[in-house]
Amino acid sequence: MTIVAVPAGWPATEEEARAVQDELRGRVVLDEPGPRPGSGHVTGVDVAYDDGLDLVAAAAVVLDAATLDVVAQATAVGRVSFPYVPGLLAFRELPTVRAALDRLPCPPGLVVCDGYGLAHPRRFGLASHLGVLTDLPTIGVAKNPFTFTYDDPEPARGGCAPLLAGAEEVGRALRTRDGVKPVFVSVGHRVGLAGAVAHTLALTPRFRLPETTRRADALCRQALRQATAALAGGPAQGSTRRAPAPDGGAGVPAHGSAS
DNA sequence: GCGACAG
DNA sequence: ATCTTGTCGC
Repeated sequence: MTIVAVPAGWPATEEEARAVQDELRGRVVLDEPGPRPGSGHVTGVDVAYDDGLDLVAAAAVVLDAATLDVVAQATAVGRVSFPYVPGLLAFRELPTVRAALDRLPCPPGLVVCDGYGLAHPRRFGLASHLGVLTDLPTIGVAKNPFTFTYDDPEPARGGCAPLLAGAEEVGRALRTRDGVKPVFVSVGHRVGLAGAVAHTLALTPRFRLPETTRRADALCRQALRQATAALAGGPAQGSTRRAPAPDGGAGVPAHGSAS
């Protein structure tokens, strides 16, 4: 198992990281409507951490946007590249997430991130950051309102209300299931807010969180378990090499896995 | 000045 | 994010 290296020149301090955000945010594209919901690919990305071993595992899971069937998936394991600081999440997750995306055998289409895009103190959350680095269309779907405010949406699925930074709408609080706490949707890159909301609803036929996020969450946790096990018992003799794993924990699921 | 704060 | 038992419900 290879461990993703932190890129050369990656910010080491909060000041440097904020400067990078201020420099890159001008490259965010906000005037494209984005992919049509229900067509092409939709890819979920997520990460899981092992603080003790300083590891982060990332997963990218590609779904068919029409059927929500898994089309492909990939994982990557890296060193944690930045401490957790609210507003600087991207610097902690992006190198490993990008590695997982690079390992996909097909184009990701729209990328759905676990967190924020424009809804960010400097309007450059991890979904926007990932979008600028890859030029892929991205959105952010977060579980918490962060520092933003909102009025409670109507209780039925589809109910939504502006997510506000003062008087500025930076996203939407969107009810994805009847009577459950809303999720917080914001634009990342090359997608409009209406499209981001429509995609989120298309991805939540059964649960509060998008299928993309749920699949990526399950896969990155599995990859982390595998990585911690390998680091604990595997390399005790240096570079013990075993027979190639059936799939290395990544790749396309078995043929005919569709229901 | 102090607290809150995506994951 | 992550630590964690039982518990309620489909």
